[in-house]
Amino acid sequence: MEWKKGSAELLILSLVEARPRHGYEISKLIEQRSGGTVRFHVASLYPLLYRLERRGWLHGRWVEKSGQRRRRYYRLTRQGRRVLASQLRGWREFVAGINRITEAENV
Amino acid sequence: MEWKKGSAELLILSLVEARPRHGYEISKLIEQRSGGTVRFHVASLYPLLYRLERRGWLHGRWVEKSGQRRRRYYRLTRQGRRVLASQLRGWREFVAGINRITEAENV
DNA sequence: CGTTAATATGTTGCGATGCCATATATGGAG
DNA sequence: CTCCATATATGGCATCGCAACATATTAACG
Repeated sequence: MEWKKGSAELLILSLVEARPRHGYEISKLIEQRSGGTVRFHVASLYPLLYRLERRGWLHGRWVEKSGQRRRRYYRLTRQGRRVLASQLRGWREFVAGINRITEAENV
Repeated sequence: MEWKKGSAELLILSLVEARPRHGYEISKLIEQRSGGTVRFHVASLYPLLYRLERRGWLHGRWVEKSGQRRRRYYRLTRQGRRVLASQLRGWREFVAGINRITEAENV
């Protein structure tokens, strides 16, 4: 099914809340923590990261270490934190709404 | 946000589970039962109803009554019932997955 | 009787968002 | 030396909901 659409933003913002993370790490965390249920392709993930940075919700910086390829770590900005809180409320309301509809009949 | 995408199918199938309903009724029920949180425009709803019928998940028939405009009532087919059950499972797994991710950090 | 609102169905074209396929680059395991 | 995991990147496509518009009937209001 086509769930997912729109959930990617919320997931990324959630995952960089506690500390900065890079794209690949975010993608692996989404897959692991969802038990494999949710998975985003790189062609969705990276463009979305740029979009979130352009909007000022994330701030990214390159980190280079010898022995590994350069990574871009994203941290949540102050504005991003507000957006995350608002999206979390919206998500919960939405789920509650859907549940009321899908469960109304089979009570 | 862009939640919703993909949820319309599940909602329609759920709403015609107990008894046949017509498009306008479905749209009003979604709005009411979600407390106004979820709302689909006619340009989403009607084409989706045709699609679900074409796939054999719904079966529609015209009902004409004097004193009102003709309505097309959709009922859930046997196949539609199986699809609904499967989509409900999928939806719940998806929500559980998203919740695990968004809540992992703030425990 | 004319206007407005609610009911009821329908279409064209657009925008947002995720996916497929492909590309580049490095390090470790076999 | 090949394969896999890591890591970032992009062009073109598919899906899905929305805005705007269109048609038709009935009831309520002044």
